[in-house]
Amino acid sequence: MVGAAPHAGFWPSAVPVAAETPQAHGITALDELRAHCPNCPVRSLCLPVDLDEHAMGRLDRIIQLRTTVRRKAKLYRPGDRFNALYAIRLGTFKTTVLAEDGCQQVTGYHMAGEIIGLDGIGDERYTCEATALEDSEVCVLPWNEIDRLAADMPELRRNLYRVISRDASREQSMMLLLGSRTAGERLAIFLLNVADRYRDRGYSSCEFVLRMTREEIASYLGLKLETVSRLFSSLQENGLLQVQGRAVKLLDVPRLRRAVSERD
Amino acid sequence: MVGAAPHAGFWPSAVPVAAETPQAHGITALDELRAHCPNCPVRSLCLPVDLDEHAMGRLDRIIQLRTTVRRKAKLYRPGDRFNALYAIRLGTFKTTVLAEDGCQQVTGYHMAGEIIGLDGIGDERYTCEATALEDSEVCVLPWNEIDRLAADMPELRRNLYRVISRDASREQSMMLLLGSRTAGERLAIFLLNVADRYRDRGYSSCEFVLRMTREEIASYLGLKLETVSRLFSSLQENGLLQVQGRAVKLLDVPRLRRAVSERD
DNA sequence: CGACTAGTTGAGGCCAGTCAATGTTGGTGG
DNA sequence: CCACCAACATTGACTGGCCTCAACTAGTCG
Repeated sequence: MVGAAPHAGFWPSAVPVAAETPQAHGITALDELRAHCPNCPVRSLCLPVDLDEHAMGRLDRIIQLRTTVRRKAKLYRPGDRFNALYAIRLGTFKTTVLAEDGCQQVTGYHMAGEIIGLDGIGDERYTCEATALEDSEVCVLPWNEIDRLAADMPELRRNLYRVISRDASREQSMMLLLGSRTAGERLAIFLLNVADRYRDRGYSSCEFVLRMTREEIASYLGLKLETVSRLFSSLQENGLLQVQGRAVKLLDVPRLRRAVSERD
Repeated sequence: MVGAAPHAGFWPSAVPVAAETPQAHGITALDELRAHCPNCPVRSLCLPVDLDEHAMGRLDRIIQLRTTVRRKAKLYRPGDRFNALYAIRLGTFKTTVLAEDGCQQVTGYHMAGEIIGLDGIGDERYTCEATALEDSEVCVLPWNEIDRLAADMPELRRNLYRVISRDASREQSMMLLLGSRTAGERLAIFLLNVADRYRDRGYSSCEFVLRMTREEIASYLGLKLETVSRLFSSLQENGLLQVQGRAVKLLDVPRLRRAVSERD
């Protein structure tokens, strides 16, 4: 039941949305031979964290599908039936919602090792849209199997809770940001946050390439793109960082941190 | 094990924080005789929703404690060990976090039938502070028992997921609000939201008493209290509502809705 | 090449914040 | 009961940060 033709069960969900191409949202299915949890580079950031060998094996076995998602392709859209979480193996995603006035607002910036799709859990439908910002790879975690597995694996359950609530607390700090910070503080906090996440993944924490346009960053931070552009320029003038399009090099992290915390 | 002295297991958590009085944060324990899920007025909004008789009985049995929380008393504080969720039976709570600059920001306004304490799930510690805005009553849902029960009750699990993710999506729409709405729109949306929730609870949806001060409302909406005050006055001048301190009467809901949606 | 997308920079206006004075409400104690 | 006080709320005048509109540059792709 799990062994043969495993892709059929949960994958079609995405297909009906794709109007023109047979491949939903530009996603390409891969053979399942390669990547597995035990040797995954972002294992320590993902669902398997702290699971013992046996538990990780059980989890790994229900992940039948690892797929690539090309830049600009959508992993899921609002209204799509929820039947899987996605673990980002490689690459970057943004999540967006569209306000009733029709314009998309960016609600999240997600890097390798993070789980997305959590917004679908509540109503069995996704509420966000997840779009790859570069060519990426995700593991598909079929929800009903995850849920079944979680029923008799307390450790997995705990990890699930943690993932879900980490997501919630991220949104909460975002609320704080949007509610009480100036434009400059918002950008600084964003950059420091991204830097930290690169560090967690073993990359340089002060030199990286942002995968979002100025407009997307602005939307994420509740600003306008011109403001973000100006801020980058002014931070550069002040010697806090060096910026070349989307490539950013933080030159003075301590001063950036102070710029964030020392007011009031 | 569950029958005798059931309060001892999870309750002390709140006590150590109370510096002076033996009663933590001003909370008074009640006898457990009265209220039970099956006859709870907010059952249909709470965890038991859609559970059959047997399931509700099992859930009800682990709720050993219903307590009153007096106005201004805190149900939990950031850093308190997480070991229970709280279902609001009666009354209103706000949740706040304190930004590193020391000032509290209101992150939630919670009414009867809602579950609070979810922010503690992830790290086994609460991250918010929950304060009663009027004398209130809550049911204490000991987390490890809830979790154990959820393990073999798929329906309860689904309800839990729903509650958690409803919380997350509330925060997400809050992000949207803070990121892209004018002050007037924010207040209108807030009022309409509160009105809807009163309706859900069987109360008048256009005449109610807000339990927050202008300052708390402002903090919640990412504004300043003077702005909120001015907005109330101007909405009143325009005949959209009538306001007397915290008592609000919505006079023209359709126009309020239009004020929110018709821009852009 | 032209068309398009992404980014930068400038000038001006407005919304909401800031500072400050005054009014209102509710609780407490004489 | 009233006087008093503190907390809450309202209103005004002013300011400044961010948005708006607009022009211009740089890079990419057909």
